[in-house]
Amino acid sequence: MATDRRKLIIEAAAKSFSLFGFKATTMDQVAKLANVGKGTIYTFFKNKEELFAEIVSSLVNEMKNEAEAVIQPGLPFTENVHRALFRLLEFRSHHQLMIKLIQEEKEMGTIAVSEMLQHIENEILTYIKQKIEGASSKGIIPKTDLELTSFLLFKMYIALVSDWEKSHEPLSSEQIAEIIKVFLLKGIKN
Amino acid sequence: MATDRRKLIIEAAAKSFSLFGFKATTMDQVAKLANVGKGTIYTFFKNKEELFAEIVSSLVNEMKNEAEAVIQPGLPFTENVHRALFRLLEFRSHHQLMIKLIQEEKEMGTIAVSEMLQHIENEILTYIKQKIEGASSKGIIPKTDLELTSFLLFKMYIALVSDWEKSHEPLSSEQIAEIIKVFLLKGIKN
DNA sequence: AAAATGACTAAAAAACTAAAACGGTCAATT
DNA sequence: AATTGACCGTTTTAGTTTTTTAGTCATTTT
Repeated sequence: MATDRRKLIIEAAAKSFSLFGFKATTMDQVAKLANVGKGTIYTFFKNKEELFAEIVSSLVNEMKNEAEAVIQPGLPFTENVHRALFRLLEFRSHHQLMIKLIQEEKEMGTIAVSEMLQHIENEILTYIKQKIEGASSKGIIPKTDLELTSFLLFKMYIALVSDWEKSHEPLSSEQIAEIIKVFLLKGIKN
Repeated sequence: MATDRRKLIIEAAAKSFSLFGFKATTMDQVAKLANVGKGTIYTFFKNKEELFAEIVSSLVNEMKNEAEAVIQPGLPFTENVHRALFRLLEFRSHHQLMIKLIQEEKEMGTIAVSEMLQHIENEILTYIKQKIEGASSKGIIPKTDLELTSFLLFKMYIALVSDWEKSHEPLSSEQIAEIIKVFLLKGIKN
């Protein structure tokens, strides 16, 4: 009971959004799940969308942490880029909330969800851009167009991790690393 | 009046599908547009879907012709791959019927339309695969996984031609050729 | 006789409506 | 000062009726 009510609400909302998506989650339900009066939610969050934004923000942080955790300073830059990107896309296709949101966008076209997915994509792109920029300034890769490079890398990974398996056997992390090495990084490196 | 009724029907259907999409096109409307009794349509086509399939089949042929027309035997293989792919994707984002079908899939999720778009994508992929296979057997590029190579090339072009311009200035054919040369073809060639 | 037709039908979609559920508020309660 | 849930205007849903549609086929036209 002494637990922070804000935390309770966030946990309840995260669970509900993951289970039922944005539209099918009601504020009454979140209140009941959090053992909190509905009005209390509105002392912490302006409205449903802002509560949703909070949950998605945590999700993005979680993704960034996962990506950071997999980077090892000793390894070559290209290997680390692969590890981080693969982890991000793996997260994207395994995490409950992500799966639900992607499904909700496809099946119901909920606008708030589309916007959030777009936001998440932008966050990932910015993250990649930063990583590449860091290496770029150390002279490891040439200053090609950063925006374009990260965009292409991201699209490539989406294609290899998510799109490919819609009509073929999934590719392992090692296979994808090899493919990227053969196709893409030859172009970036030196 | 002496004109072939089958041709009249196809022209009317093509116009109507392009203007209103699959669902919003009615057989009565096609009949009226073709100056033909509705029953006559059914002497040439089993049902609405088969009429749709006929129109899409023409579209695919048209696309292949456009791609072929742009290939010049004297040019290097990679240049021709670029010309063909760019033309195909350009067609995809400028042709009336294509635009309408992509819109209808996104906004209404019409199943018949999704299936047709998938079919068109497969046709393009097969076309690319054939082109690359031809060059591959002549020893110009190594026998990497054909399926994967054509898949990646296609995804790359979709990303550069269609996705990029959703949040940036569109890229010209020359820019895309340069990007593909720098990033991808260094990996394929030799 | 063969080809073309449009009135017809069963099935699907759209329009309508009443009832339920929803997000958000705020006077009452703790 | 913090929390609450009954309450309100609006939106969604579920159930029903009406309209539209794909496809057929007896009749008409060539």
